[in-house]
Amino acid sequence: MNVKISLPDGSVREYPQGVKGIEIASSISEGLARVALAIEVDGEIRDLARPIDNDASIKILTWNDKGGKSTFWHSSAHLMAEALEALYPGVKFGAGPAIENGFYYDVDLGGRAFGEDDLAALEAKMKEFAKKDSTFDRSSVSKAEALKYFTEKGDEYKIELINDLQDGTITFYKQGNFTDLCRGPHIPNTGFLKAIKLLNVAGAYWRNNQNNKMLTRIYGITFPKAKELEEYLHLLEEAKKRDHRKLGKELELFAFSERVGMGLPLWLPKGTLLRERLEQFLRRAQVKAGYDPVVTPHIGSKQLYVTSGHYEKYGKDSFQPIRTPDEGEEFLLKPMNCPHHCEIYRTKPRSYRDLPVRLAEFGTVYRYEMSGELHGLTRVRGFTQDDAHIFCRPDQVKEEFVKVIDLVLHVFNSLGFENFTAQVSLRDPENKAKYIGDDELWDRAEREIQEAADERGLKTVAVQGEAAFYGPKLDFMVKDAIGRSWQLGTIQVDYQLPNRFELEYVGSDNQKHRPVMIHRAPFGSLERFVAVLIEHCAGKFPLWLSPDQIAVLPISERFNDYAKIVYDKLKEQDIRGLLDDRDEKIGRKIRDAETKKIPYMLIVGEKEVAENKVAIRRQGQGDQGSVLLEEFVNSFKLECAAPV
RNA sequence: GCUGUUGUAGCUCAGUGGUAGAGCACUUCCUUGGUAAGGAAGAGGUCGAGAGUUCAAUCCUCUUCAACAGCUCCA
Repeated sequence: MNVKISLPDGSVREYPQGVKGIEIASSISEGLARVALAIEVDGEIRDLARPIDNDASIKILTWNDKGGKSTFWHSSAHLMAEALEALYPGVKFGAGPAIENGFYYDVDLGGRAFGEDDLAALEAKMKEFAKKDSTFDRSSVSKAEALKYFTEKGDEYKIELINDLQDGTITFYKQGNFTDLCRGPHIPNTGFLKAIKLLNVAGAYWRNNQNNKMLTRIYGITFPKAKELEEYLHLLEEAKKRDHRKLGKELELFAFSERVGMGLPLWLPKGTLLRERLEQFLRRAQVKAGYDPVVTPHIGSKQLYVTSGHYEKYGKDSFQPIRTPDEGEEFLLKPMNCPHHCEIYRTKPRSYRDLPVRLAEFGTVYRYEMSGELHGLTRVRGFTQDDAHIFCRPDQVKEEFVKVIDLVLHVFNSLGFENFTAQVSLRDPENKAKYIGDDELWDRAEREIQEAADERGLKTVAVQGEAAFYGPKLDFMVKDAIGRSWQLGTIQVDYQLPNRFELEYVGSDNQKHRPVMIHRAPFGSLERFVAVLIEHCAGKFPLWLSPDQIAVLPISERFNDYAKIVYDKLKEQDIRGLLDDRDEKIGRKIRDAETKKIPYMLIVGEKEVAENKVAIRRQGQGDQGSVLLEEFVNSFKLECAAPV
């Protein structure tokens, strides 16, 4: 009996029934067999050693395949577990999956301390075991056998996992002296794991539940070649240099002060310049798009948030109300701008002809975030949203939504964010109690969002459980330097708040109708957006945003007067920058300006004074030659225009 | 909030049970230099905060605050 095996190139080969993946690989080429890690059989990744009994289309997976990498890392987690068991007898194991970059294993060390220092010893043990070329052997076990094994071993975590599994589907994998409950698949043997690096240790709740015991999570990464590991570690170092917290300090953009309070950023003059340029850019775009700017206070009566539903949902986990001394009135720091905007909508009767009403505000809001959540400018307790609320008729929802998508895309394109993910954030169908409003409106809102995204050809990823409590969202996710994903732009359809605030408009039928709200913020928050922007451009901002656009550098003090004239002329033209008239050599001044990532350096000495010129040096690009000052101003002006 | 790590000069970091050090930055002087660090001198710290052990604590213990990594959370 033969089976027909289709290969990725479309060819079909016949093999005896029960042929193993590794045998197929060998039959294709010895080279492939040497680097083969796993095999994809009809879309399912399997061990190379598993027999194939039926016709199938297959793909041999190597390090270059995503599935190959994840198999490699998953096997690495098993290797680490083997080493852990050798070093820490009686250790209990939680889960140990492959992740985007590497793997981890959650373990219960029984109260033994495990710090960064212990990583080195564990890593050494792993390397020792890896060299044994132990094979990963798969075996099917009955539920009873599985339970017996782990009961004898005393690993309650695995027992819990097994209890959730169906009898007949349970498999063990064994390499060396280590046996683990595992669905697989695995690479052929531990010898493939040549370059091993354990990265860090952290706590993680068992089954991701805050109420469960906290286990020790050990992160690591492995590669088939030492050189690849080196490159990866180098990449990590480079990424650290782009960290907005580091650059924010170095470039004097923002700071934090313990005395002011954690998570409360202080915007320094240069950072403020940057931020204001961004605001101005969006303000102009929004005027064009028919938004009306409004301003509302930083606090609001508690009653406002009781009405909106925010108090019930977040009241306990918010900054607590501020009380007036005499009357005992309660006010909340505003965590959202929408309730205020609803009240603006209510200031006068609205006709269907007035809609959509688009109210925009750079509104600063304050949210209590748990201390462990705070992170540079990406997660703070006080931040400014580029918020707006669109009040429209139900028949306008999709059109308005699409317009907002266009605005968000315009913002992203203008700032060079190309690698974003459009995430449709839906509610958690398992836990509808977390949300307000009835199913029909939710379904409708979710449908409208998807349709609007499709209309603009956005490739979307739907994620359940990520919706706001009042409605689904379309979130624009961007990764930071270290690969962490952050939500920037967001667009949300909301049928609930108009109900709660009893918003109305008079329709063409002279009857009262309820408008629909769209919440939207293209940047999301200025703080987070600036953080991600810093990391994207590594602190080298586009000219129109750069806090310092030019540095005028006289060759020596003899030319300070001319340099001052040049500097003043540039200032007259609203060109931002500095004059470095320190008593330093030109090399030094250049180095300092380069370090500060100032886009243009204008060097002036004897020749420039004589000809009324400036010598141009571009940051990171070196000497660009000399031009007349007027010429420079003209070309600069063209280049520094903000996108529209 | 939880687990772990860290906290020494403006920044980056050494260091020790006997009240502190480097480099850069800063100030002054010398130098007037043509595309990424010229030279010298000087100033600068309650060693995160509080309590305890000790003859003596920056160092050991406890508490607390903050930062970092991850988890959980995120209107």
